[in-house]
Amino acid sequence: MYKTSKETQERKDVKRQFILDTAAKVFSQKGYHYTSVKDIVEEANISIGSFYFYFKSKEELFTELFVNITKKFQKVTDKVLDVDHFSLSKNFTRVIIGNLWMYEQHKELAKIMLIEAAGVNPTFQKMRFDSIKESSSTVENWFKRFKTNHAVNIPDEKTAALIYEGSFYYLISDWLESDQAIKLTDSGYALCIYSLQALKISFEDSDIRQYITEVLEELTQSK
Amino acid sequence: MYKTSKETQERKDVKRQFILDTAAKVFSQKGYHYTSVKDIVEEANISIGSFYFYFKSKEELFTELFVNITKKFQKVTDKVLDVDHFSLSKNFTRVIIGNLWMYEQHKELAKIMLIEAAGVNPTFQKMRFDSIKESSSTVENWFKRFKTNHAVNIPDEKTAALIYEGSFYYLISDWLESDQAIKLTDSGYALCIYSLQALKISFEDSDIRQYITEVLEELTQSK
Amino acid sequence: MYKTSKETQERKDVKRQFILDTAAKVFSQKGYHYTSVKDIVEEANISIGSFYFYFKSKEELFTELFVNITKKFQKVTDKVLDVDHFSLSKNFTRVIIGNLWMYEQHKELAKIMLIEAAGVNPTFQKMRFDSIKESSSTVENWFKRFKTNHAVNIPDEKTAALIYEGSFYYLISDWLESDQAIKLTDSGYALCIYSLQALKISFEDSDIRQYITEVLEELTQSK
Amino acid sequence: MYKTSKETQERKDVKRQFILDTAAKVFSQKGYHYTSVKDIVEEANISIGSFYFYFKSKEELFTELFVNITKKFQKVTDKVLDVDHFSLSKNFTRVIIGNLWMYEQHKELAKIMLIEAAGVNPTFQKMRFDSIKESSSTVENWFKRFKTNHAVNIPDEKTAALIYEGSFYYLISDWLESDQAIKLTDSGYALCIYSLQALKISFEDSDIRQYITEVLEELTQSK
DNA sequence: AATGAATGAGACTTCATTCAT
DNA sequence: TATGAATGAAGTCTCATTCAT
Repeated sequence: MYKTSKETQERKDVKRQFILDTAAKVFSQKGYHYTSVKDIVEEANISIGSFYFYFKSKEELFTELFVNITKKFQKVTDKVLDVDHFSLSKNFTRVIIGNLWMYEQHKELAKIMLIEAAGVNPTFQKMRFDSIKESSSTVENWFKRFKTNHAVNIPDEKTAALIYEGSFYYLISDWLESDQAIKLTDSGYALCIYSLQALKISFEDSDIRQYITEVLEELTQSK
Repeated sequence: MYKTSKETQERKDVKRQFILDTAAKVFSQKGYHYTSVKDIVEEANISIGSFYFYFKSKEELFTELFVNITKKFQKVTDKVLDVDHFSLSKNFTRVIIGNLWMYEQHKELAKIMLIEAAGVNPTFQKMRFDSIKESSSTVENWFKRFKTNHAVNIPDEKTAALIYEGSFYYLISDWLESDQAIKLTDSGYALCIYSLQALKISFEDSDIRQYITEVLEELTQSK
Repeated sequence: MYKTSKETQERKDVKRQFILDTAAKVFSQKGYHYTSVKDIVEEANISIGSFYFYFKSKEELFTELFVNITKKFQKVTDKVLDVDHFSLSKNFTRVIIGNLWMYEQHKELAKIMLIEAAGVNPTFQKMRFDSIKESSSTVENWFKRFKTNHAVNIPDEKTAALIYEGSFYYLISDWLESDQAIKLTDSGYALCIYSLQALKISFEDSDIRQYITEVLEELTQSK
Repeated sequence: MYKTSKETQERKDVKRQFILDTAAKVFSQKGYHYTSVKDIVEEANISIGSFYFYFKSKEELFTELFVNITKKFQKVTDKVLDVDHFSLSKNFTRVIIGNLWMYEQHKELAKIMLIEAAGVNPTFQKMRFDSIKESSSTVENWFKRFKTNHAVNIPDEKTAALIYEGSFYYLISDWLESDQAIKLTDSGYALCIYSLQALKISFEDSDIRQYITEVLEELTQSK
């Protein structure tokens, strides 16, 4: 049982993760269809055989990458929500900034999630869209809860949720495209204002700025 | 001789356009990477040789398709803007509805423009994004003009323009994905409200509804 | 329709057949699993692309080869049977010699049919065996017909048919293995005697020799 | 120290044999080319490393398997030959039934010997055929001895031997292919009759049946 | 003796593009 | 102009074998 030891398993896990990370990098640079398995293994300095020892296929690896990213983003939303001292504007701000911060931390993965996943293949387009719908439906429920207690102005929650989700899309795309190291979170304030006003949630400018500072600090420390 | 060559040229143009249309259909069904040139020529009932007589390559054809679509969408915006009787809420509504109506008219092209173009290749991603930036910069200038005259609340016009553009994205994606013949323009009202509120443009609900009815009528007749 | 002409189609047929023949040669030399598509195209001096233009896959080509051979052998049996002047010993002799002659004419195909087809894959083993069973059942019916009219001694026709079919197998295998240009039909006389005696069909040696001479002459001329 | 090493050696032998047996099972189920070394080691619950400790290569293992089987079959022929009370029909019957019984006892090995070995590769085909020739030459000598003393009708002993050997082939192949637990030895009587008549060896039906019963009893007990 | 991660040659196949007719 | 046979680079993946532990 030499090779079944815990140590060996750990080394395997590390290598597997390393391949995933390398693949993410290459995918985000060249695009899924223009990235060959050869490209990945050369970047990772491993053999083709090793690649297929750890992953069943190129598509399976990509799927795993995508699922991982999606999960990571869901976790951040859960984490930043301040359910104890509930305030609409505060929570909105925290979630928006939380999301932008995540994109900033995982630029490569973000590119895969937002851009690449769209063009992989029809099966994948569905998968991608299911994940969007899921997070959208969370937002939808959120909106519905608001409506009962506050003066939020939303004719149709489902539509509003999709609009809200979409409003991130080009902002992040723009940031992904630009090579300069702009801070995505800098756009956060504008996105918060836009969204809060759209939903007619009352807020004080200074509070929003305060919330942003707070949550960014929390996130940076927790890293 | 002149006439003959002109007729010949016309016949060529028609065939060329037919190939473009057929390709659009196939691309939107199977995705760029899963559409082979053979697929296109079979659907169009022409030979591979013909294809390459009219187009230099598969990618060139796709580029042309993309440029055409983009132009078409820009035209509609220009067309619906009512510059004579300027009203912020009216023009906003007209442009939003005009855009949604266009997507509805060209579902296939929309899929190519929004989904496929993203995954083709990095070069193409840039191209796609340039087009987004262009229309975004139009919106940006619009916002700037508003600001000087109205009580619009926008901290940063460029960012706001991107947010505004993005807010269409998932709404349309959702519609593209769903097979049911939902009317995309039905979501138009919600999108108008969301955007107008986000920008703190004052409006009357009944007016918006009126504007929508008007512009849809105009567009349907102009078809 | 330049290329859809009859002439072009003919050239295609010839090329297709040429690939089949070349493949048969290579398969019979190196065995199915040790023959790569590359081996075949190199021997045939064509490109890989051409191979796949004419055949869907290596396996499909092999199947076609196998089906062709099987058909050819069935035809010879039908051809040599003398139904007008029916004589048990004569027909037996004619069929046996006809078969041996066929193997002699198609040494490569014979190797594929008898040896290679066995090891290709389970699906193929079934296919191969179905063909054996079919020709065996023809023999079986033959035996049953004999029994009603003659003093043939067969306890079980199905078993006897299989035994009869098998009795060719190593004789031909031996001939396939030996590089010397031995005449397979030389063993024909012995095989006839063996089979006729086994079935207790009465015959005169000199007649058998005469039948053999006759049928070989016929076959050689019909070539 | 002596005893320990002897015990160790024994343990090694047992494991080696176990791998051989497992491999035989897998080969006969999936065919040589569709059986990977991984398949074998998984079925045997050993590591790939172990496999290569005991065998130099997949082909070498198969060769050993084949040689073993061949030897086993030869032994049975020697065993059942009743040289003391020599009778042509008796010995023929005993050998035929002995062989069929062996196939019945070792269905897996039989499949390898008769079917798989043919398709492995050309080198192997030669090997396989050498073994056939060897047993065929034994029969050939047998026939020659008969001829001097009996009224056996054989024009050419070598050919006759091959025919005789072949006559088993499809009978056994048929049995291998059919999943039903038919008794192969049931066909034995028919094969005896066919062969004896073919060689014009005189016999009594009742004697043959008696010989069959006898030898089967012997073999069953000796198991 | 045993383990199984690692290797990489090579297999099959696809498909954008060319070019002779 | 039109045709489609021909090309071959490149892609994905398998698997027998090795070797450090």
